[in-house]
Amino acid sequence: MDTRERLIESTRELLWERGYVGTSPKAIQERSGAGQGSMYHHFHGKLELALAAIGRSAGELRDRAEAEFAGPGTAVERITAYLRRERDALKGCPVGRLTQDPEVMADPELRRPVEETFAWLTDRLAGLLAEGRANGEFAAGLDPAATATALVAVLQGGYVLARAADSAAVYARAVDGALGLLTAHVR
Amino acid sequence: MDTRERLIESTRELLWERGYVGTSPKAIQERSGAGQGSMYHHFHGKLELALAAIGRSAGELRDRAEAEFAGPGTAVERITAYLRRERDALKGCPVGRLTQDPEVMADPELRRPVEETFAWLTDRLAGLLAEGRANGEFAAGLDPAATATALVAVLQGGYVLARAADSAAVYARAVDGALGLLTAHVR
DNA sequence: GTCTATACCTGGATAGAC
DNA sequence: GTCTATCCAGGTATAGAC
Repeated sequence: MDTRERLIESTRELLWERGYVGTSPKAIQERSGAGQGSMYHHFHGKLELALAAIGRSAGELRDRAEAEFAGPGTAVERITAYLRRERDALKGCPVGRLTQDPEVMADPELRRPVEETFAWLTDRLAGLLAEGRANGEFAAGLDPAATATALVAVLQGGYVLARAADSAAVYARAVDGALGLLTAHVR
Repeated sequence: MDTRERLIESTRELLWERGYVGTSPKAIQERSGAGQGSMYHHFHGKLELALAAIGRSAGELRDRAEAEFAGPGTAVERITAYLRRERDALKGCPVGRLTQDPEVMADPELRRPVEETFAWLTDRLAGLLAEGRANGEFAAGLDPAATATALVAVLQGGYVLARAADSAAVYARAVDGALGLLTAHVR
């Protein structure tokens, strides 16, 4: 891994663990093993580094979700697979986390990938729910857009609760609860 | 409001908006109108101030929730009232927000109120769900603990999505989706 | 490309005068 | 109780040598 790459990866990790306000250029240098001059040679500063790191996290979230959504099985099966996918619940979501960062939210460039990622994810899930409803997998009364939003919220909130309780099991319980409610809609 | 009180309130607001790592003593002084010496006269430092502020936010969350839970109506009605209660979705949850703060999570004293608040809230909701199930309001297959965790997660995740989209409507949509699923369990 | 030196500001606090 | 002075570390960069 070259220096530029290590800088981006280190920034990604630090943004995940500490957010933008909690991450200093010095910490990035230490974690990546790059020197001061080296870091500022490759990037103009903390903001540009964060832009690269956030873009990468957003892309990865999307790719991993799409891998489940595009897999085999019925709509219910693919949604369940996505919700139950292994996750490091205590680390939280590298993208959702950024919504709590005042400086990320205040900067349109940093904010955009966060906004787009959740818009895409919710829409994609809503499409699957609509597909399942059309197939007769779900009851006709199911609202795809609202349900998709609730499901994504369960994941994001599950991370919050898992961290609050310091227990990955709480995340799993939130998912169980959501799937329990959802499958009441399965015909 | 006396100086001590203004200091706590200002800290509460800043922790809500910017988290612990994003809040400086200077910012607290500016917002409260208290001077340096005055702040350090009333509190030993940022940590003690945060402790007072977090305790207050946690207590308030609990009191406001209990007001809905202890109100009139069936279990379903009280749960619905709680979920639909007016909230400033874009500001997020003053307690849940702290789970994203590395320094809050690293300090047992700062962490405890966060942990206890969500444990209490989830338990309280699970009790209502169990009560409703016993009354025949919900289907016998409903799992109170998992469902309660999912409902709290929808709220916490709803804040995340609302901030990501910069739209309070997204929060409302998540709640709608959750209630839509829940009421499929209503007999 | 990477290093070291330098700069200026803020974070977080203590000391002592009033 | 509140004010001002002072302190040292760290945040965030720029400049220029190698």
